[in-house]
Amino acid sequence: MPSRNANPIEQPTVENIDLSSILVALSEPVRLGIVAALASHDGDVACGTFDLPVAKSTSSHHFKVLRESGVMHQYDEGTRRLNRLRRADLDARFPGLLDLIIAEGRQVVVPIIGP
Amino acid sequence: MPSRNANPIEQPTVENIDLSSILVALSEPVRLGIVAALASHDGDVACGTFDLPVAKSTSSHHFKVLRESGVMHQYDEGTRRLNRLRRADLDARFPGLLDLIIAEGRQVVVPIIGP
DNA sequence: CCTGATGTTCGATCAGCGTCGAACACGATG
DNA sequence: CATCGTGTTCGACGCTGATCGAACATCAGG
Repeated sequence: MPSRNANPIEQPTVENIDLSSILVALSEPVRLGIVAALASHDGDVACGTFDLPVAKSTSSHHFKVLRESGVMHQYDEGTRRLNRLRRADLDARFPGLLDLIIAEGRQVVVPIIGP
Repeated sequence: MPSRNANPIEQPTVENIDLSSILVALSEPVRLGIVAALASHDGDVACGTFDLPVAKSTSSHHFKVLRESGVMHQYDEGTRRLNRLRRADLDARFPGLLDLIIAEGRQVVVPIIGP
């Protein structure tokens, strides 16, 4: 549940994104797959739309790590939580990194169900 | 001890370097520091020359991970084992990645003792 | 040949992280 | 108001990885 008032969605500002956190976040196969899938998809994608090989709670954990490391931005829309890659921010901070991830991360197939 | 005949120094060929292994290798603070220190130093550096905050055996483990992931090349010289960044290989495989690591990894201060 | 320097290897330990199910929270829908 | 769909949170569990000390291997030098 996108808890509105309860737990605010926290994410680092652009200048506060640090590489170590990014590396830790992306060194996990599931998370790398999420990023690659999200990158090769137009528009924002809800958490549940990813076909991940883990339980819901685990999935939620991974999204949290990705958000807090600054890889993606999350916002609530009704009952769903949408994800958006922080392309501009990442490119500004670490030029070329995202492209490498995307290019290589496609090997990890993470289907996205529906639109 | 650089065991010559016993345990051959194994490392991936250029085309066999994969990003996931690199990310895993560099997501560890000590290893990230080693790479940064090695990068900002001219010439090859022996393992013991790094002033690391861990035991010898742990250090040896980290160097092994770095070598097997394809980040660095190792070779024996007398009783010492020298390390060299695989700059060309990494740049060919993942353009820009190493530069990002170096630039950001300097925050992790890892002194190099002596020449 | 003995000694010191340099690393590796081998267990063992310990903390952290990925994992899960169950319970909960919130919005949408009827 | 009741129900369903979507995520989060909370303990608990297990496994992997970082860590260490001790023992060993190799080379260099006296």
